[in-house]
Amino acid sequence: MGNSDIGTVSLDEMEAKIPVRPSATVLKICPHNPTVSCTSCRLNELCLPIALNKSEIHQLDAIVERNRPFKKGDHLYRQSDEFKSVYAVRSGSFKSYFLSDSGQGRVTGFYLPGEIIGMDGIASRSYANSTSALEHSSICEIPFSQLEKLSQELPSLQHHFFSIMGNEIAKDQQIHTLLSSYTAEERTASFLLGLSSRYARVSLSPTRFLLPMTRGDIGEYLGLTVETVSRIFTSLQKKGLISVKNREIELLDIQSLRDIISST
Amino acid sequence: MGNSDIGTVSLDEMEAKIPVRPSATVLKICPHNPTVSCTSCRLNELCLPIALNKSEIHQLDAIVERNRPFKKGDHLYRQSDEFKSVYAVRSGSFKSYFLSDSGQGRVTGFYLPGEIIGMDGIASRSYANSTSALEHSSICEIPFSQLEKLSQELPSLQHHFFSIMGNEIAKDQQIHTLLSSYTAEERTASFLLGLSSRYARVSLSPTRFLLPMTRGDIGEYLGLTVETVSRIFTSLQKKGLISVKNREIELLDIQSLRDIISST
DNA sequence: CGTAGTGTTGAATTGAATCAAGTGTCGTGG
DNA sequence: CCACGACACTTGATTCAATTCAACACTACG
Repeated sequence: MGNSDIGTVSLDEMEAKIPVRPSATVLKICPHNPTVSCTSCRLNELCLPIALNKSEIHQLDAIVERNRPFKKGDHLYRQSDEFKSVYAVRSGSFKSYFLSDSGQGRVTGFYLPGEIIGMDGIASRSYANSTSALEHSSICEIPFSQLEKLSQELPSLQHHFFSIMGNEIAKDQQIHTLLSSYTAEERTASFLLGLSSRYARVSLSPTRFLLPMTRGDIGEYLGLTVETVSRIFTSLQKKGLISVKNREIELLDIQSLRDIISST
Repeated sequence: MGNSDIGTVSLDEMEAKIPVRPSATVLKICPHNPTVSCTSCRLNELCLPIALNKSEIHQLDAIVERNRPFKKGDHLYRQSDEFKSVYAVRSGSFKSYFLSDSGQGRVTGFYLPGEIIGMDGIASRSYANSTSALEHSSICEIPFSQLEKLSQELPSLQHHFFSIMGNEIAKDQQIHTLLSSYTAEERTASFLLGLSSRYARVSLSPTRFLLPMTRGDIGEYLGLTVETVSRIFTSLQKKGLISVKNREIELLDIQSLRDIISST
């Protein structure tokens, strides 16, 4: 695996396995340590505190509950649990999935650090999905009734939360387009590019990263089978656009990946 | 066409073409007349004013702009226009669609009376889709900055708007599941049932209604071709589950339609 | 009345699913 | 530390649902 600056969002694992090179120190270490406040969290530029001033951040800080870390497979909540909170990913990653009556599951989303989970429960007061950790992860829990109350006092928090929800809506509509008209190869390329820019957002490499999810998870998310995802990975590798070794992905030719999509 | 209480959301057209029977008077007449205030609008139980008291509704009323009616094909806004307002459908119906660089369009949503359009622009400050009227329609425009300001003063308005956005998110995730795992027949059945309950919400018949959109629009929305949509309609009719005559749909066996979906 | 847009139906094609048979990887407990 | 078992992943052959291509009918509107 070498001493490269390969990206992973599970920072403790990263430190354990991969020597941190000087160039990687742009990432301030953010352990699962639950005592890190919003003020000192390295994600405060992406997460809820954005656009808040110091004293406002302290008010937000006061309502955030920093839970114990989640192990791989642990559930944040389950489908039809009573809605109580939204969650900000601090480290690691999560997947949301919907289980139909017949027991068949479909992944509806993946969540990386700085992203907000659970907004699907706001309207019906119960979660529409189950959400579980894909790896060792940590979370900030934000009780929604308190977030509402605080938004009443802090206009910029209200504005920002409207914005976060609007972003989720825009993102979901993009996926609608993707699922309704893209081929398997286009979906996969789009997925990899999407991950790439989300990793970049948290100062990890946009060209080399570890997939926290299985091929099966990706398939469920993109509306494809495991076999198809595997085949597309192999074929993109043969074309020299990516390099795949198990969960380790390297994007070798981002422009060509983009071209795959815009050929639609 | 007869004197039945067949549903259509275009009330002026309905009055023009179809004699209103006594049983249809549950629908208060809501013409495109732009002077109707939120207080007297028949949709105020579904739309933004829900959960507001009299004086609060008047405050909301003051910021709503009631535009002239839209003709079929008229655009509410176009992709990448500057985001300024969200819109509540008063009568008629709209479709949103995303145009890719290569000119291919995909329908991302249909909007019926009482539903809110334009929330995809909140985060990026520009609309991600174009939205046009499917028939003669009217709209209430709500300038977003004023909605934010008012939400700051009226906790129940803030709460309700969070709820509307959360609902949109939950709905979009359902469509994600639908597109990623349902067959053409399941998608179509689900679409018809969805329309049915949305018509019921505005006190129109849940079993007989006119489709405001073309087969092509439905196909783009469901990720199918026109031909497939047409074939599924024909086959559902042959099975006796629905009756189709041009844009006129009657759901004959709702339970069997539900069974199609839950067989997944 | 003509024409553009909308819808239907059939036949051929194809992209991805399914079925099947493997190999590779990881975590656990002996 | 190694062996075991459970998952995760890959690759090939076959099938099938939906698309594509094509021809035509209907409708609605200026």
